[in-house]
Amino acid sequence: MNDAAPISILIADDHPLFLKGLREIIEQESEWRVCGSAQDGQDALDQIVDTSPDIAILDINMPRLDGLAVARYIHERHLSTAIIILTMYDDELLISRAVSCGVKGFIIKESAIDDIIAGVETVARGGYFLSPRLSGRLFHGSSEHHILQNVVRMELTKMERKVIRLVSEDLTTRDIAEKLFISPKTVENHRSNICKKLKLHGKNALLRYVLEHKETLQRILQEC
Amino acid sequence: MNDAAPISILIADDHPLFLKGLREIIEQESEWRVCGSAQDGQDALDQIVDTSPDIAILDINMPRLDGLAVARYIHERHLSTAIIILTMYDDELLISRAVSCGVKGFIIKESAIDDIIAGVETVARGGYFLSPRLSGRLFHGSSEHHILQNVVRMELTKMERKVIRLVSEDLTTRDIAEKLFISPKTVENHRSNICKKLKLHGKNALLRYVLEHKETLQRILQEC
DNA sequence: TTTTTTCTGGGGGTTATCCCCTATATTGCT
DNA sequence: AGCAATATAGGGGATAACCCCCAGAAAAAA
Repeated sequence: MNDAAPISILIADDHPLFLKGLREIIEQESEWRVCGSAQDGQDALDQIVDTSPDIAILDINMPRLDGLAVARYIHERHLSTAIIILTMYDDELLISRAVSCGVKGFIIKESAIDDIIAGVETVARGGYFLSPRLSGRLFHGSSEHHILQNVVRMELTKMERKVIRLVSEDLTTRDIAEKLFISPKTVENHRSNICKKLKLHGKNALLRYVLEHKETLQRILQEC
Repeated sequence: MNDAAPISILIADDHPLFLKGLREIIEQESEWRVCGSAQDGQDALDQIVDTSPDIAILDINMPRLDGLAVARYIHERHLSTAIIILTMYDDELLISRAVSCGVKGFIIKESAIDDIIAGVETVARGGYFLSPRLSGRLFHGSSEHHILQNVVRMELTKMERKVIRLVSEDLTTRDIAEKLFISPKTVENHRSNICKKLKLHGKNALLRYVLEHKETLQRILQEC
Protein backbone atom coordinates (compact mmCIF):
# COMPACT_ATOMS: atom_id res chain seq x y z
CA MET A 1 0.00 0.00 0.00
CA ASN A 2 2.98 2.31 -0.48
CA ASP A 3 2.19 3.28 -4.05
CA ALA A 4 2.58 6.86 -5.08
CA ALA A 5 -0.80 6.97 -6.80
CA PRO A 6 -3.75 6.70 -4.43
CA ILE A 7 -6.35 4.03 -4.98
CA SER A 8 -9.34 5.51 -6.75
CA ILE A 9 -12.70 4.49 -5.42
CA LEU A 10 -16.17 5.14 -6.76
CA ILE A 11 -19.07 4.96 -4.33
CA ALA A 12 -22.73 4.50 -5.13
CA ASP A 13 -25.72 4.37 -2.83
CA ASP A 14 -29.17 5.84 -3.16
CA HIS A 15 -29.18 6.82 0.51
CA PRO A 16 -27.45 10.19 0.78
CA LEU A 17 -26.68 9.59 4.43
CA PHE A 18 -24.84 6.40 3.64
CA LEU A 19 -22.99 8.01 0.79
CA LYS A 20 -21.88 10.73 3.14
CA GLY A 21 -20.68 8.31 5.78
CA LEU A 22 -18.88 6.16 3.25
CA ARG A 23 -17.11 9.13 1.72
CA GLU A 24 -15.93 10.30 5.14
CA ILE A 25 -14.54 6.91 5.99
CA ILE A 26 -12.68 6.56 2.73
CA GLU A 27 -11.26 10.04 2.77
CA GLN A 28 -9.80 9.44 6.21
CA GLU A 29 -7.38 7.05 4.56
CA SER A 30 -4.60 9.00 2.90
CA GLU A 31 -3.91 6.41 0.24
CA TRP A 32 -7.52 6.28 -0.90
CA ARG A 33 -9.36 8.77 -3.02
CA VAL A 34 -13.06 9.02 -3.84
CA CYS A 35 -13.06 9.61 -7.59
CA GLY A 36 -16.79 9.77 -7.94
CA SER A 37 -20.13 9.03 -6.40
CA ALA A 38 -23.53 8.09 -7.73
CA GLN A 39 -27.03 7.64 -6.39
CA ASP A 40 -28.16 5.07 -8.91
CA GLY A 41 -26.70 2.11 -10.75
CA GLN A 42 -26.75 3.55 -14.25
CA ASP A 43 -24.87 6.65 -13.19
CA ALA A 44 -22.39 4.47 -11.33
CA LEU A 45 -21.84 2.26 -14.38
CA ASP A 46 -21.31 5.24 -16.67
CA GLN A 47 -18.73 6.66 -14.33
CA ILE A 48 -16.98 3.32 -13.97
CA VAL A 49 -16.72 2.96 -17.73
CA ASP A 50 -15.49 6.55 -18.05
CA THR A 51 -12.95 6.71 -15.28
CA SER A 52 -12.23 3.03 -14.57
CA PRO A 53 -11.60 3.41 -10.85
CA ASP A 54 -9.66 0.74 -8.99
CA ILE A 55 -12.62 -0.12 -6.82
CA ALA A 56 -16.35 0.55 -6.97
CA ILE A 57 -18.41 0.20 -3.81
CA LEU A 58 -22.03 -0.33 -4.80
CA ASP A 59 -25.21 -0.57 -2.82
CA ILE A 60 -27.23 -3.53 -3.91
CA ASN A 61 -30.55 -1.71 -3.99
CA MET A 62 -30.43 1.26 -6.29
CA PRO A 63 -32.79 2.86 -8.80
CA ARG A 64 -32.47 2.25 -12.54
CA LEU A 65 -29.81 -0.47 -12.22
CA ASP A 66 -29.05 -2.47 -9.10
CA GLY A 67 -25.57 -3.17 -7.81
CA LEU A 68 -25.44 -6.72 -9.09
CA ALA A 69 -26.42 -5.68 -12.60
CA VAL A 70 -23.56 -3.21 -12.62
CA ALA A 71 -21.22 -5.90 -11.33
CA ARG A 72 -22.34 -8.32 -14.02
CA TYR A 73 -21.69 -5.77 -16.73
CA ILE A 74 -18.21 -5.01 -15.41
CA HIS A 75 -17.43 -8.69 -15.08
CA GLU A 76 -18.62 -9.68 -18.53
CA ARG A 77 -16.55 -7.01 -20.20
CA HIS A 78 -13.50 -7.81 -18.10
CA LEU A 79 -13.10 -4.26 -16.91
CA SER A 80 -10.42 -3.76 -14.31
CA THR A 81 -12.58 -2.21 -11.62
CA ALA A 82 -13.04 -4.44 -8.57
CA ILE A 83 -16.57 -4.44 -7.22
CA ILE A 84 -17.55 -4.37 -3.58
CA ILE A 85 -21.23 -4.83 -2.83
CA LEU A 86 -22.94 -3.22 0.13
CA THR A 87 -26.08 -4.72 1.55
CA MET A 88 -28.43 -4.28 4.46
CA TYR A 89 -29.18 -7.96 4.89
CA ASP A 90 -27.18 -11.13 5.14
CA ASP A 91 -28.95 -12.93 2.36
CA GLU A 92 -26.97 -15.96 1.26
CA LEU A 93 -28.70 -16.13 -2.08
CA LEU A 94 -27.49 -12.65 -2.83
CA ILE A 95 -23.95 -13.58 -1.92
CA SER A 96 -23.85 -16.54 -4.23
CA ARG A 97 -25.36 -14.52 -7.03
CA ALA A 98 -22.88 -11.76 -6.36
CA VAL A 99 -19.94 -14.15 -6.51
CA SER A 100 -21.12 -15.33 -9.91
CA CYS A 101 -21.20 -11.71 -10.99
CA GLY A 102 -17.52 -11.38 -10.22
CA VAL A 103 -17.94 -9.42 -7.04
CA LYS A 104 -14.80 -9.23 -4.93
CA GLY A 105 -16.23 -8.01 -1.68
CA PHE A 106 -19.49 -8.26 0.15
CA ILE A 107 -19.96 -5.94 3.08
CA ILE A 108 -22.98 -5.73 5.30
CA LYS A 109 -23.86 -2.18 6.19
CA GLU A 110 -24.10 -2.72 9.89
CA SER A 111 -20.41 -3.61 9.99
CA ALA A 112 -18.11 -1.64 12.21
CA ILE A 113 -16.18 1.04 10.38
CA ASP A 114 -12.93 -0.83 10.89
CA ASP A 115 -14.43 -3.88 9.23
CA ILE A 116 -15.48 -1.81 6.26
CA ILE A 117 -12.00 -0.37 5.94
CA ALA A 118 -10.49 -3.84 6.25
CA GLY A 119 -12.75 -5.05 3.48
CA VAL A 120 -11.81 -2.31 1.08
CA GLU A 121 -8.16 -2.83 1.94
CA THR A 122 -8.37 -6.54 1.23
CA VAL A 123 -10.02 -6.01 -2.13
CA ALA A 124 -7.53 -3.26 -2.97
CA ARG A 125 -4.77 -5.81 -2.47
CA GLY A 126 -6.53 -8.14 -4.90
CA GLY A 127 -8.21 -10.34 -2.34
CA TYR A 128 -11.77 -11.31 -1.60
CA PHE A 129 -13.68 -10.10 1.40
CA LEU A 130 -16.86 -11.11 3.15
CA SER A 131 -18.21 -9.41 6.24
CA PRO A 132 -17.61 -11.63 9.29
CA ARG A 133 -21.34 -11.91 10.03
CA LEU A 134 -21.94 -13.21 6.55
CA SER A 135 -19.18 -15.72 6.11
CA GLY A 136 -20.13 -17.48 9.28
CA ARG A 137 -23.44 -18.61 7.95
CA LEU A 138 -22.27 -19.13 4.39
CA PHE A 139 -20.88 -22.58 5.03
CA HIS A 140 -23.68 -23.53 7.33
CA GLY A 141 -25.20 -26.06 5.00
CA SER A 142 -28.53 -25.74 3.33
CA SER A 143 -30.11 -22.43 4.09
CA GLU A 144 -33.53 -21.54 2.93
CA HIS A 145 -32.20 -19.60 0.02
CA HIS A 146 -29.92 -22.37 -1.10
CA ILE A 147 -32.89 -24.68 -1.18
CA LEU A 148 -34.78 -22.15 -3.20
CA GLN A 149 -31.96 -21.59 -5.60
CA ASN A 150 -31.24 -25.23 -6.18
CA VAL A 151 -34.76 -26.46 -6.26
CA VAL A 152 -36.35 -23.65 -8.18
CA ARG A 153 -33.59 -22.97 -10.61
CA MET A 154 -32.19 -26.44 -11.18
CA GLU A 155 -34.97 -28.90 -10.58
CA LEU A 156 -37.91 -27.04 -12.00
CA THR A 157 -38.45 -26.90 -15.74
CA LYS A 158 -39.17 -23.70 -17.68
CA MET A 159 -42.89 -24.24 -17.68
CA GLU A 160 -42.92 -25.15 -14.02
CA ARG A 161 -41.07 -21.96 -13.22
CA LYS A 162 -43.60 -19.95 -15.20
CA VAL A 163 -46.41 -21.65 -13.34
CA ILE A 164 -44.96 -21.22 -9.87
CA ARG A 165 -44.33 -17.59 -10.61
CA LEU A 166 -47.93 -17.01 -11.60
CA VAL A 167 -49.07 -18.91 -8.53
CA SER A 168 -47.01 -16.49 -6.46
CA GLU A 169 -48.83 -13.64 -8.17
CA ASP A 170 -52.13 -14.83 -6.74
CA LEU A 171 -53.43 -16.37 -9.95
CA THR A 172 -55.60 -19.45 -9.80
CA THR A 173 -55.10 -22.52 -11.94
CA ARG A 174 -57.75 -21.28 -14.36
CA ASP A 175 -56.16 -17.86 -14.64
CA ILE A 176 -52.76 -19.36 -15.29
CA ALA A 177 -54.18 -21.63 -17.96
CA GLU A 178 -55.69 -18.66 -19.76
CA LYS A 179 -52.53 -16.65 -19.49
CA LEU A 180 -50.33 -19.42 -20.87
CA PHE A 181 -52.87 -20.58 -23.47
CA ILE A 182 -52.89 -24.14 -22.15
CA SER A 183 -55.49 -26.33 -20.51
CA PRO A 184 -56.22 -25.94 -16.81
CA LYS A 185 -55.50 -29.62 -16.53
CA THR A 186 -51.99 -29.09 -17.80
CA VAL A 187 -51.48 -26.37 -15.25
CA GLU A 188 -52.67 -28.75 -12.57
CA ASN A 189 -50.16 -31.29 -13.73
CA HIS A 190 -47.41 -28.72 -13.50
CA ARG A 191 -48.58 -27.76 -10.03
CA SER A 192 -48.58 -31.39 -9.03
CA ASN A 193 -45.06 -31.91 -10.38
CA ILE A 194 -43.86 -28.79 -8.61
CA CYS A 195 -45.31 -30.08 -5.35
CA LYS A 196 -43.51 -33.39 -5.80
CA LYS A 197 -40.19 -31.74 -6.54
CA LEU A 198 -40.51 -29.36 -3.62
CA LYS A 199 -41.81 -32.16 -1.40
CA LEU A 200 -44.99 -30.29 -0.58
CA HIS A 201 -47.99 -32.20 0.74
CA GLY A 202 -51.47 -31.20 1.78
CA LYS A 203 -54.09 -28.72 0.76
CA ASN A 204 -52.83 -25.33 -0.31
CA ALA A 205 -49.29 -26.43 0.44
CA LEU A 206 -47.95 -24.84 -2.71
CA LEU A 207 -49.85 -21.65 -2.06
CA ARG A 208 -48.49 -21.47 1.47
CA TYR A 209 -44.96 -22.18 0.31
CA VAL A 210 -45.12 -19.67 -2.48
CA LEU A 211 -46.56 -16.86 -0.36
CA GLU A 212 -44.05 -17.61 2.36
CA HIS A 213 -41.15 -17.10 -0.05
CA LYS A 214 -42.80 -14.59 -2.30
CA GLU A 215 -40.07 -11.99 -2.49
CA THR A 216 -37.25 -14.48 -2.82
CA LEU A 217 -39.11 -16.41 -5.47
CA GLN A 218 -39.92 -13.42 -7.57
CA ARG A 219 -36.33 -12.28 -7.37
CA ILE A 220 -35.12 -15.67 -8.56
CA LEU A 221 -37.73 -15.98 -11.25
CA GLN A 222 -37.28 -12.60 -12.86
CA GLU A 223 -36.36 -14.14 -16.17
CA CYS A 224 -39.64 -15.99 -16.62
CA MET B 1 -32.24 29.80 15.54
CA ASN B 2 -29.99 32.64 16.63
CA ASP B 3 -29.49 31.40 20.18
CA ALA B 4 -26.07 31.61 21.70
CA ALA B 5 -26.17 28.02 22.94
CA PRO B 6 -26.10 25.46 20.17
CA ILE B 7 -28.80 22.82 19.97
CA SER B 8 -27.52 19.60 21.46
CA ILE B 9 -28.32 16.47 19.52
CA LEU B 10 -27.82 12.83 20.40
CA ILE B 11 -27.67 10.35 17.55
CA ALA B 12 -28.18 6.60 17.73
CA ASP B 13 -27.98 4.01 15.00
CA ASP B 14 -26.53 0.54 14.98
CA HIS B 15 -25.08 1.11 11.53
CA PRO B 16 -21.74 2.83 12.00
CA LEU B 17 -21.84 4.14 8.46
CA PHE B 18 -25.12 5.86 9.05
CA LEU B 19 -23.94 7.24 12.35
CA LYS B 20 -20.95 8.69 10.58
CA GLY B 21 -23.02 10.27 7.84
CA LEU B 22 -25.48 11.69 10.31
CA ARG B 23 -22.77 13.18 12.46
CA GLU B 24 -21.19 14.85 9.45
CA ILE B 25 -24.46 16.38 8.37
CA ILE B 26 -25.24 17.74 11.80
CA GLU B 27 -21.79 19.10 12.42
CA GLN B 28 -21.98 21.06 9.19
CA GLU B 29 -24.60 23.22 10.86
CA SER B 30 -22.90 25.70 13.13
CA GLU B 31 -25.82 26.00 15.54
CA TRP B 32 -26.03 22.26 16.12
CA ARG B 33 -23.81 20.08 18.23
CA VAL B 34 -23.62 16.32 18.49
CA CYS B 35 -23.52 15.75 22.24
CA GLY B 36 -23.34 11.99 22.05
CA SER B 37 -23.86 8.94 19.94
CA ALA B 38 -24.94 5.38 20.63
CA GLN B 39 -25.18 2.14 18.72
CA ASP B 40 -28.04 0.67 20.69
CA GLY B 41 -31.21 1.86 22.33
CA GLN B 42 -30.22 1.25 25.93
CA ASP B 43 -27.05 3.24 25.57
CA ALA B 44 -29.00 6.01 23.86
CA LEU B 45 -31.57 6.10 26.63
CA ASP B 46 -28.92 6.24 29.35
CA GLN B 47 -27.24 9.14 27.62
CA ILE B 48 -30.51 10.97 27.10
CA VAL B 49 -31.34 10.66 30.80
CA ASP B 50 -27.83 11.79 31.76
CA THR B 51 -27.34 14.71 29.42
CA SER B 52 -30.93 15.57 28.36
CA PRO B 53 -30.09 16.75 24.86
CA ASP B 54 -32.53 18.98 23.00
CA ILE B 55 -33.07 16.38 20.33
CA ALA B 56 -32.40 12.67 19.99
CA ILE B 57 -32.33 11.11 16.55
CA LEU B 58 -32.94 7.40 16.90
CA ASP B 59 -32.90 4.56 14.45
CA ILE B 60 -35.96 2.43 14.82
CA ASN B 61 -34.14 -0.89 14.65
CA MET B 62 -31.48 -1.15 17.30
CA PRO B 63 -30.19 -3.88 19.59
CA ARG B 64 -31.26 -4.11 23.23
CA LEU B 65 -33.94 -1.41 22.96
CA ASP B 66 -35.53 -0.16 19.78
CA GLY B 67 -36.09 3.48 18.95
CA LEU B 68 -39.79 3.43 19.76
CA ALA B 69 -39.18 1.93 23.21
CA VAL B 70 -36.77 4.73 23.96
CA ALA B 71 -39.29 7.27 22.71
CA ARG B 72 -42.02 5.78 24.86
CA TYR B 73 -39.84 5.98 27.95
CA ILE B 74 -38.94 9.61 27.26
CA HIS B 75 -42.56 10.47 26.58
CA GLU B 76 -43.96 8.77 29.68
CA ARG B 77 -41.53 10.56 31.97
CA HIS B 78 -42.09 13.90 30.25
CA LEU B 79 -38.43 14.43 29.60
CA SER B 80 -37.63 17.47 27.53
CA THR B 81 -35.75 15.72 24.77
CA ALA B 82 -37.58 15.75 21.43
CA ILE B 83 -37.38 12.45 19.58
CA ILE B 84 -36.84 12.03 15.87
CA ILE B 85 -37.17 8.52 14.50
CA LEU B 86 -35.17 7.26 11.55
CA THR B 87 -36.45 4.38 9.51
CA MET B 88 -35.63 2.50 6.36
CA TYR B 89 -39.21 1.85 5.35
CA ASP B 90 -42.36 3.90 5.00
CA ASP B 91 -44.46 1.71 7.22
CA GLU B 92 -47.60 3.57 8.20
CA LEU B 93 -48.25 1.36 11.18
CA LEU B 94 -44.90 2.37 12.57
CA ILE B 95 -45.72 6.02 12.09
CA SER B 96 -48.96 5.80 14.00
CA ARG B 97 -47.27 3.86 16.76
CA ALA B 98 -44.49 6.42 16.83
CA VAL B 99 -46.90 9.31 17.11
CA SER B 100 -48.48 7.67 20.13
CA CYS B 101 -45.00 7.38 21.64
CA GLY B 102 -44.64 11.14 21.49
CA VAL B 103 -42.27 11.19 18.56
CA LYS B 104 -41.86 14.61 16.98
CA GLY B 105 -40.21 13.66 13.73
CA PHE B 106 -40.22 10.72 11.41
CA ILE B 107 -37.52 10.67 8.75
CA ILE B 108 -37.01 8.03 6.13
CA LYS B 109 -33.36 7.23 5.64
CA GLU B 110 -33.38 7.57 1.91
CA SER B 111 -34.30 11.22 2.22
CA ALA B 112 -32.09 13.81 0.64
CA ILE B 113 -29.68 15.43 3.06
CA ASP B 114 -31.52 18.73 2.82
CA ASP B 115 -34.74 17.03 3.83
CA ILE B 116 -33.05 15.51 6.84
CA ILE B 117 -31.70 18.90 7.86
CA ALA B 118 -35.11 20.46 7.33
CA GLY B 119 -36.64 17.84 9.56
CA VAL B 120 -34.23 18.38 12.40
CA GLU B 121 -34.67 22.13 12.04
CA THR B 122 -38.44 21.84 12.23
CA VAL B 123 -38.32 19.72 15.35
CA ALA B 124 -35.73 22.01 16.88
CA ARG B 125 -38.22 24.84 16.45
CA GLY B 126 -40.80 22.80 18.31
CA GLY B 127 -42.66 21.52 15.27
CA TYR B 128 -43.49 18.11 13.91
CA PHE B 129 -41.90 16.67 10.82
CA LEU B 130 -42.66 13.81 8.48
CA SER B 131 -40.56 12.91 5.47
CA PRO B 132 -42.34 14.01 2.29
CA ARG B 133 -42.55 10.46 0.98
CA LEU B 134 -44.28 9.39 4.14
CA SER B 135 -46.74 12.17 4.71
CA GLY B 136 -48.03 11.89 1.19
CA ARG B 137 -49.41 8.47 1.78
CA LEU B 138 -50.37 9.08 5.39
CA PHE B 139 -53.46 11.06 4.53
CA HIS B 140 -54.23 8.90 1.56
CA GLY B 141 -57.15 7.21 3.22
CA SER B 142 -57.02 3.58 4.09
CA SER B 143 -53.51 2.26 3.90
CA GLU B 144 -52.77 -1.38 4.28
CA HIS B 145 -51.67 -1.06 7.87
CA HIS B 146 -54.55 1.13 8.85
CA ILE B 147 -56.87 -1.51 7.51
CA LEU B 148 -55.04 -4.09 9.53
CA GLN B 149 -55.00 -2.04 12.67
CA ASN B 150 -58.61 -0.92 12.50
CA VAL B 151 -60.16 -4.02 11.11
CA VAL B 152 -58.20 -6.58 13.02
CA ARG B 153 -58.12 -4.80 16.31
CA MET B 154 -61.47 -3.07 16.32
CA GLU B 155 -63.83 -5.05 14.13
CA LEU B 156 -62.74 -8.57 14.91
CA THR B 157 -63.94 -10.19 18.09
CA LYS B 158 -61.67 -12.05 20.52
CA MET B 159 -62.44 -15.42 19.06
CA GLU B 160 -62.03 -14.17 15.52
CA ARG B 161 -58.65 -12.80 16.42
CA LYS B 162 -57.62 -16.12 17.89
CA VAL B 163 -58.77 -17.88 14.75
CA ILE B 164 -57.08 -15.54 12.29
CA ARG B 165 -53.89 -15.83 14.27
CA LEU B 166 -53.94 -19.61 14.07
CA VAL B 167 -54.74 -19.41 10.38
CA SER B 168 -51.63 -17.30 9.97
CA GLU B 169 -49.67 -20.04 11.73
CA ASP B 170 -50.53 -22.46 8.94
CA LEU B 171 -53.16 -24.37 10.89
CA THR B 172 -56.17 -25.79 9.07
CA THR B 173 -59.73 -25.41 10.24
CA ARG B 174 -59.62 -28.84 11.82
CA ASP B 175 -56.38 -28.07 13.66
CA ILE B 176 -57.76 -24.81 14.96
CA ALA B 177 -60.92 -26.54 16.16
CA GLU B 178 -58.88 -29.05 18.13
CA LYS B 179 -56.67 -26.36 19.58
CA LEU B 180 -59.57 -24.21 20.74
CA PHE B 181 -61.76 -27.16 21.84
CA ILE B 182 -64.62 -26.12 19.57
CA SER B 183 -66.30 -27.66 16.56
CA PRO B 184 -64.68 -27.31 13.14
CA LYS B 185 -67.98 -25.87 12.02
CA THR B 186 -67.66 -23.07 14.53
CA VAL B 187 -64.20 -22.31 13.28
CA GLU B 188 -65.61 -22.17 9.78
CA ASN B 189 -68.20 -19.69 10.93
CA HIS B 190 -65.52 -17.53 12.46
CA ARG B 191 -63.52 -17.75 9.25
CA SER B 192 -66.57 -16.78 7.28
CA ASN B 193 -67.26 -13.80 9.52
CA ILE B 194 -63.64 -12.72 9.29
CA CYS B 195 -63.85 -12.88 5.51
CA LYS B 196 -66.94 -10.73 5.56
CA LYS B 197 -65.42 -8.13 7.83
CA LEU B 198 -62.22 -8.01 5.82
CA LYS B 199 -64.19 -8.05 2.58
CA LEU B 200 -62.39 -11.11 1.29
CA HIS B 201 -63.96 -13.17 -1.45
CA GLY B 202 -62.96 -16.31 -3.28
CA LYS B 203 -61.14 -19.51 -2.54
CA ASN B 204 -58.24 -19.29 -0.15
CA ALA B 205 -58.75 -15.55 0.06
CA LEU B 206 -58.26 -15.55 3.82
CA LEU B 207 -55.17 -17.72 3.55
CA ARG B 208 -53.68 -15.44 0.92
CA TYR B 209 -54.50 -12.35 2.93
CA VAL B 210 -53.11 -13.77 6.12
CA LEU B 211 -49.87 -15.00 4.60
CA GLU B 212 -49.45 -11.72 2.79
CA HIS B 213 -49.59 -9.80 6.08
CA LYS B 214 -48.12 -12.45 8.30
CA GLU B 215 -45.56 -10.37 10.16
CA THR B 216 -47.83 -7.39 10.61
CA LEU B 217 -50.66 -9.58 11.80
CA GLN B 218 -48.60 -11.44 14.33
CA ARG B 219 -47.25 -8.15 15.62
CA ILE B 220 -50.75 -6.83 16.11
CA LEU B 221 -52.11 -10.03 17.54
CA GLN B 222 -49.46 -10.63 20.15
CA GLU B 223 -51.98 -10.51 22.96
CA CYS B 224 -54.01 -13.46 21.72
C1' DT C 1 -31.34 -42.10 -34.46
C1' DT C 2 -32.70 -43.53 -30.21
C1' DT C 3 -33.75 -42.22 -25.69
C1' DT C 4 -35.16 -39.19 -22.22
C1' DT C 5 -37.34 -35.32 -20.67
C1' DT C 6 -40.75 -32.01 -20.98
C1' DC C 7 -45.15 -30.36 -22.33
C1' DT C 8 -49.46 -31.29 -23.27
C1' DG C 9 -54.08 -33.25 -22.18
C1' DG C 10 -57.50 -36.03 -19.52
C1' DG C 11 -60.30 -39.33 -15.85
C1' DG C 12 -61.63 -39.62 -11.33
C1' DG C 13 -61.25 -38.93 -6.53
C1' DT C 14 -60.50 -36.53 -1.68
C1' DT C 15 -60.46 -32.61 0.96
C1' DA C 16 -60.31 -27.65 2.50
C1' DT C 17 -62.12 -23.51 1.96
C1' DC C 18 -65.60 -20.49 1.07
C1' DC C 19 -70.55 -19.38 1.10
C1' DC C 20 -75.39 -19.38 2.11
C1' DC C 21 -78.66 -20.59 5.56
C1' DT C 22 -80.78 -21.56 10.59
C1' DA C 23 -80.61 -21.87 15.61
C1' DT C 24 -79.44 -21.82 20.62
C1' DA C 25 -76.71 -20.36 24.71
C1' DT C 26 -74.10 -16.89 26.75
C1' DT C 27 -72.46 -12.52 27.62
C1' DG C 28 -72.87 -7.66 28.24
C1' DC C 29 -75.02 -3.38 28.03
C1' DT C 30 -78.97 -0.14 28.72
C1' DA D 1 -85.71 -7.39 32.18
C1' DG D 2 -84.86 -6.79 27.53
C1' DC D 3 -81.85 -6.19 23.60
C1' DA D 4 -77.64 -6.66 20.87
C1' DA D 5 -73.58 -8.88 20.07
C1' DT D 6 -71.00 -12.98 20.38
C1' DA D 7 -69.91 -17.90 20.52
C1' DT D 8 -71.44 -22.09 19.58
C1' DA D 9 -73.04 -25.75 16.23
C1' DG D 10 -74.94 -27.62 12.14
C1' DG D 11 -77.06 -28.42 6.96
C1' DG D 12 -75.94 -28.23 2.35
C1' DG D 13 -73.54 -26.71 -1.69
C1' DA D 14 -69.87 -24.79 -4.94
C1' DT D 15 -65.31 -24.69 -6.22
C1' DA D 16 -60.22 -24.84 -6.06
C1' DA D 17 -56.35 -27.38 -4.88
C1' DC D 18 -54.23 -31.51 -4.30
C1' DC D 19 -53.45 -36.48 -5.63
C1' DC D 20 -53.28 -40.70 -8.20
C1' DC D 21 -53.44 -42.65 -12.58
C1' DC D 22 -52.61 -42.66 -18.00
C1' DA D 23 -50.85 -41.32 -22.76
C1' DG D 24 -49.50 -38.83 -27.01
C1' DA D 25 -46.69 -34.98 -29.03
C1' DA D 26 -42.81 -32.15 -28.92
C1' DA D 27 -38.30 -31.03 -27.66
C1' DA D 28 -33.83 -31.99 -25.93
C1' DA D 29 -30.09 -35.01 -25.02
C1' DA D 30 -27.57 -39.23 -25.79
